[in-house]
This record gives sequence, structure tokens and C-alpha cells, in this order.
Amino acid sequence: MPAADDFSPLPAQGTDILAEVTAKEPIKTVTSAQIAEALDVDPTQVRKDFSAIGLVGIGRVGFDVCEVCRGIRVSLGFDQQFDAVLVGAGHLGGALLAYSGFASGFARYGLRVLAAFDNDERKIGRSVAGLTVRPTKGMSGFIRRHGIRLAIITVPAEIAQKTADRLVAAGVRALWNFAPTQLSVPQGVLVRNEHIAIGLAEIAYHLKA
Amino acid sequence: MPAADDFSPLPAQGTDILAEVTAKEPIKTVTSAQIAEALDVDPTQVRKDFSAIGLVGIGRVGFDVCEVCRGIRVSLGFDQQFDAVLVGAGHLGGALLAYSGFASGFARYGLRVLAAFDNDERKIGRSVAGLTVRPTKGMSGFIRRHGIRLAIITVPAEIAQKTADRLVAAGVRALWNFAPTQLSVPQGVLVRNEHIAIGLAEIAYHLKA
DNA sequence: TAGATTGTTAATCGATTAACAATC
DNA sequence: TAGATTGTTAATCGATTAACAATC
Repeated sequence: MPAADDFSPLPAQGTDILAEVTAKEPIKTVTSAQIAEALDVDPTQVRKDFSAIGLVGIGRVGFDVCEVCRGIRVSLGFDQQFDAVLVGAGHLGGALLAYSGFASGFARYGLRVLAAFDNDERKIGRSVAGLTVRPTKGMSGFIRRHGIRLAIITVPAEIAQKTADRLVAAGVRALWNFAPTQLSVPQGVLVRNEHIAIGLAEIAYHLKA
Repeated sequence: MPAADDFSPLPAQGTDILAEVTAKEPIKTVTSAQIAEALDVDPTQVRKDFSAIGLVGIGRVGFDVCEVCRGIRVSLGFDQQFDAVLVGAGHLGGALLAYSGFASGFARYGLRVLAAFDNDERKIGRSVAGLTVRPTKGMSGFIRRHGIRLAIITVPAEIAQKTADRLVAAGVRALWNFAPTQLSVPQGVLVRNEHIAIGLAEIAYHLKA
């Protein structure tokens, strides 16, 4: 099984695309050419990726839509339930919490946010998207008790590293970092940076030309 | 001048990294090896990228930190001011608006959000992060009057395409799409998708193993 | 069967890395 | 000068694409 990153042009959007393709008419199969056109990639790419995750098509017909959807979900790990905590209940944190509450949000990808933490007295005890904000004091204990392996970091950049250290010490294995700073973590811990400026750079370049 | 995407391992974080490197001691230069280590890439990569954007180093010494910072800012387009509108003043929209207000937020990258639009009567007229939410009715006119070329889309997925169509018709040249759906636009219009599920896939894969 | 699509091998392309002379 | 670092060329590596036999 290849890593999630290996499917260059077949991101999570894959399932979204398929939903659209199939919505138009009630077909049961889809060809690699159809998917390739919707994603604006090479058809060979699609067939190779599908082959890599064990999907087999039918000659002259294409691929079974249900199988493809399930295959993508499974290969990307969205079929499994993941519990997470969120640290930093500011604006962005609140937005992500709201997103996690809906069935069409994080839940769709198997992610469930169990608790939100903040060290701001004014935020502690408040309800954000159905979750009561807890003091960071009890964070490590909570993580250990629930065996949490994923943490979402939405704290200010200045305290992001300290936050990361505490989370890792408590046993977290993956950090989803929304703070605009580089985190250093021990080997084996994954950091996924969601750095807004990267997208902005692409846009700025396009508008400049 | 290469495209912003060409600097694979030198994203906008570059400037952040440099700030950290220089914060430790007041040096005036930095070597490609130092930068490479902080970014966890090959030193040659750094030198090539620097060369591509016209930065020249000093033998046995390294690169002038000020020049590097400025070079990166310019090559990524962050030295120019960009005006944008935001459509969809929900949770995520509000978070991005809040982010845009601070000097350390969007402003740092030259982005200024001039107005926020929403079609929800309950949101119209409200103040979000210092901006009064306007009705989408007046959106096209506002875009034309101010010559806006960039729009941030934070509406629900169901109305994202329709929103995009209106924006493009009004003259917008780039869409920053935070709605979890694929947008189709005319040639020449850039769509940058900020799809949360892509990051989640990487995390899910790591935790699965 | 005829024809369209898959599955895979081979070729191309680009990106990354290694090596090293030039430079300060 | 001696030594460390740049700047660039060449080699390697991987990813993308083209081609086509196998399949239904």
C-alpha cells in the first residue's frame, strides 16, 4: 500500500468529484478518462493509482463507482475513526470546531474532535460548537485517558512549539499545525502544516503576471 | 522568473524560518546549509532556488539575511498589495477575516480584505472583525468599482459554483476556494483550493501505520 | 466479432542530488 | 594562503506520459 501522498492527482476530492459525476445520470460505472477530465490529469495516472490501491476495472466499461468510492476512502484512511483534541479556541479554532460538528465536515473523513483546550480564562468554560472549552492544565491527562493520537494546533505562533512539546509528551503521534510557524518534534511524530501563505503565494504570483 | 510553485521546499515559511534563525544570535548572513537544515531539504536545492530568484551569495560566508528575506518576499509576490473580497461570513469566513485584520496575518503577505458579503439576512449589517457584512446583491458592483481581482470563497459547497460564476462575471481573476468542492472557471482564472481533507488524508495514513 | 477500455511496460520528462571548480 | 561556501554542471532518481497488448 503506497503512502497517501503518492496519489498526486487523486486527493480526497476524488470522492467529491465522483459524487458529482454520478449525480448527473444514474450510471453505475465510470471510466478513467471521465475521472481524468474532471480532475484535469492524465487518464493513465488514474488507472495507475487505482491499480496501486487494488481497484480492478472492467474492460470496455470502466470502474464500478461504488468500489472506487470505497477504495479511495479506505486507501486514504477515511474509513477509520480518529479522535483528536484541539488546542487554541480562538477564531480559527472555533471555525474548525464548527466544521467538525457537521456530518459533512470532519466527521465525513472519520475525524472526531473530543475536546477543546485554551489557557485564556475568558474562554474556559464557554461552549464552542457544542464543546466546552477546557483549561490546558488538564490537557495531558485527557490525552492519556482517551489515548488521543492527533492534536489540532490553532494557538498563536509564539506558543505553538511549547504546545507541541506538551502534546507530544502526552503521547500524541500527529500534529495538525495551523499556527504559522515551524514545529520541531521527535522522529516518528508527524507534523502536517496548514500554512495559509503557501496558497497566497500562488495567487499573488498569478495576479502579478 | 520561475512560478511560485517551482520553489518546492522554499514556501512562504522561508521568511518565518529566517526570522527564527536570526533571532538566536544577531548574525547578518546565513548559509545554504543552515537554511537547508531548518527546512529539512538539500542545500543544493536552496542555492538553486536562490540563484533562480537572482540572489547572489558570498563565498565562504553565505547569504545576506536582509537580501534573502526581501528576495523571497518579492519572488512570492508578497511585496505587492492585493485587495480582495470575502464571500460567506460564516465561521470559517469570520476566522479568516479576523486573521486578515492583524499585522501578523494576511496583511503581512500584502493581502487586504476590503469587504465581506453574505446572503443571510441575519448576518448582513453585522460587524465581523471590523468589517460590516454586506448583502451579496451589491457584490458585483463593489468588485467593479474597486477593481478587485481576488475573492475568498467561504460559502457552503452547494452554492460555491454559483458564487464563483458571479465573481468571475464581475471581473475577479483569482479564487481562493475554501468550500469543499471543485469549481469550474474560464481559462485564465486561477482557482486555489484549500481542501482540508488533503491534510487529513496524510494524517490518517500516518496514524494507520 | 468489433470496438472501447483496462493494465502495464517502455520512454520521456523534470526534479533532486552529487560533485567540484570558482570564489571570497 | 587555507578553508569554507557558493554556483553550476553532470548524474541520478522518480514521476509523468505515451504506447499497446490484453480484456471484456
